[in-house]
Amino acid sequence: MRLKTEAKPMSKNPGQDLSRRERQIMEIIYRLGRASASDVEKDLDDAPSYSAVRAHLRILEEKGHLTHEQDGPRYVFLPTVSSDVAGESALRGLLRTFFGGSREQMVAALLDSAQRDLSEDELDRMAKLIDEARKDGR
Amino acid sequence: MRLKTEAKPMSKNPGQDLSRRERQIMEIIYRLGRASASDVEKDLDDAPSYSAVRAHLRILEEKGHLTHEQDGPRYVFLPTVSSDVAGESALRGLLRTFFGGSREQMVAALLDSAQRDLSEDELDRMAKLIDEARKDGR
DNA sequence: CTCGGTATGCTAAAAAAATAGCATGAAACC
DNA sequence: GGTTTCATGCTATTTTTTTAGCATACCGAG
Repeated sequence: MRLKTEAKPMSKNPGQDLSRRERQIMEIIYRLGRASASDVEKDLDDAPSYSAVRAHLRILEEKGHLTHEQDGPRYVFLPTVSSDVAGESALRGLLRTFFGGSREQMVAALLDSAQRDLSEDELDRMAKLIDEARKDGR
Repeated sequence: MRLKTEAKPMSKNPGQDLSRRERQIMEIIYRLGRASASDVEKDLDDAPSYSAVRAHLRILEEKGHLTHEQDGPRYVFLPTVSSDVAGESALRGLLRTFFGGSREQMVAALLDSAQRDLSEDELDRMAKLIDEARKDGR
């Protein structure tokens, strides 16, 4: 019996110890929130065989990145680390790699890449967020 | 003669076609801006042999992600895609994967993860950025 | 000049990742 | 009840990645 999902302890920087496909699959699952093997397969542009996808899911679970629930006849996989936490962590990575640690520069890039599709409302809400951060700070 | 750096055309999503080590090395070079083989080796936590690092650099150049300049006796490698462009692209990726496309949510996470170390000034400047984006929009 | 350090070019091998195939079982369908 | 469908468990194989080793060239110190 080796179905016990013996999750190894995870590294501080999740995603660093993932192979190419594994990362690709984790992204899909984070984006979807939860997904079965066939969900993942459908979402993959260059999907290999169904078998291959399942193998990756199994390994990701062994590595402790995923867990699964039984949903009727099939498995539905979910991340073990919440989207929030993983997102923040990933954000910190980018911050360091591309923006020299400057959150300001990062926001600038974010706004810059948006331009066309940022509504007045959305900007308002962002401004409010920053304002609140300011209050919390002091 | 096969030293010609025959860069293949790159995919829209740079980083998607990189292996684990390759990604790791690209990150280092983006962070440093430019780096020699030994710079990269020093920066790697779990560095393999110097030879291995050089091999990766060569392959990354073949794939078109890096280029090199001769700096005295050694090669110095730089990304072919500017940090700005690559950063924006990576940001868009995270946006999609973890924040459901909501830039607002992303800024929230960014501020949240900052809390302790965000200065008043930095917040001011961010607010100004948003304000300017607002003006550009209309 | 010769030696030690550091670089590159090239080649080969070990390790990990990625893929595919087949047997089996349960539910849905006709 | 038979059969089609879709799922899993397990195993085998191919391909890619990752690593290391050695010969050679250059440069500056002793």
